[in-house]
Amino acid sequence: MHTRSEENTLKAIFTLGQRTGKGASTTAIARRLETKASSVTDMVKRLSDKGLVDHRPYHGVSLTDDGQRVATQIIRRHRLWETFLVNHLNYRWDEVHDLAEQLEHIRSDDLHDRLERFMDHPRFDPHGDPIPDRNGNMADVDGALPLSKVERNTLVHIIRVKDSSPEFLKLLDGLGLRIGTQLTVNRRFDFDNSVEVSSRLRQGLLLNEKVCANLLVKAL
Amino acid sequence: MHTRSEENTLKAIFTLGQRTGKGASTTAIARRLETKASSVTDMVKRLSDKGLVDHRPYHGVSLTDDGQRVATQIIRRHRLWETFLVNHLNYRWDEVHDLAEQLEHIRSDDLHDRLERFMDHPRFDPHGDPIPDRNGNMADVDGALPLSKVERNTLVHIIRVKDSSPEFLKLLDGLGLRIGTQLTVNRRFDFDNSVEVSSRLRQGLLLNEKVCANLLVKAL
DNA sequence: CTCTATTTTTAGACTTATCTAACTTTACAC
DNA sequence: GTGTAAAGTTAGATAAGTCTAAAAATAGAG
Repeated sequence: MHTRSEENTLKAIFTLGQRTGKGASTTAIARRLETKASSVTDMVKRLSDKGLVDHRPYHGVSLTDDGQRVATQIIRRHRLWETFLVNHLNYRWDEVHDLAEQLEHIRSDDLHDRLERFMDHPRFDPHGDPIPDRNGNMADVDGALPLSKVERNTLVHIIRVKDSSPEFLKLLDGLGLRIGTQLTVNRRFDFDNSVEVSSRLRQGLLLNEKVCANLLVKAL
Repeated sequence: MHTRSEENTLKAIFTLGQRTGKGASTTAIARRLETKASSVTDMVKRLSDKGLVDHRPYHGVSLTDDGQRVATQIIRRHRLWETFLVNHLNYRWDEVHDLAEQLEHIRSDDLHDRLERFMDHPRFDPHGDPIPDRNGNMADVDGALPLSKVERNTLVHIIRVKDSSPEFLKLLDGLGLRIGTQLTVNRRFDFDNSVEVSSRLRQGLLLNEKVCANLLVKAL
């Protein structure tokens, strides 16, 4: 079994690896875990001794197959709990992260399998992130692209948010945007890469580059 | 906020206090927490510094009002989770203790209030133990008495088990006894204080003293 | 009232997880 | 190519929580 800190570090390495496609840097992990680089070095050493990560000193950390398995399991648990909190306890999608961060460390595979079953095997969490099954496999979302890449007059719907911070999610709530919302790109402004979209609820909504980059959509 | 160890110690002191009516001894706490007396002494010192317990060295520990509040809150959480696990995730009543023991430490009052609401404010957990509400108040069970005190030919039903160990619960399952089961005492044997009862399912069931003492029943 | 077994506490050690401060390595600007 | 800023590691300290072993206090038997 692994400690909470070990699990959190593995998860951070996994997420950073997904984003960059290669090993995670010590400082990047430290920033994500809100801790110090020296603490990360220590932690990485422990994980390396356990065979969960490969560490090339000064050059980054990556997960071994074992580490990948553990990280995926924690992500599975996190997303299952987020789904439970939103769908059954009526939390908003911007409120669930910290609670799921606690619940994901409950030591029991069986509990999480039952939770999944109770919810009838959801494939995506409230942010549109795919939920790995008990073997670590998850639905891959082909045809997904950031709103910033969508051409004019294409009808799309929002399937996932890349940033799950409360700040971003509250912004989206304020704009009436959520998973499933249908959008058409009216105009694209090369000046600042902002985009004007229309949804059923609102016409002529101006979205800046950062917002567009974090909204994953799919053609309808 | 309190650590997991602190919360567990408070809970142990609470339960022992309920049973004996006075302060808990160091060894009793240690036995319950499966730890050493010296560790308990350390822990008690920390709790005393926080104002959660009164400690008269060599003479036992009792909870302050603050300590009582915290202990009751943890028990509330424990019983809510046990109820959830049995009623919604289809666990058996002998399987849920250890999981609830983990879940009860999730830091959020709101989560537990919502869980309670989701389950429509259950008043008793799967073992018949009353669930404290958010203010620490719980249903008191008047008219409850151990089966060992019931007179001949009285119709009663099981409302609570005093021992929630998997061993005892599995024994009850084997005898077809559970919360709600209706029983009549046919005969009482002074020799060993055993009792012969009948339920709908089974006639002439012989229950020993220890079993009877741990079955709380109520007249119908 | 005193002796001794039991209970409780104290002292000192170890582990995990964290930090700061100092040192080392890397990378790139020139 | 080399020097320096940034990134990374090491060393040493601290706190929580646990343990074992030894010392101290209590209570019950006689």
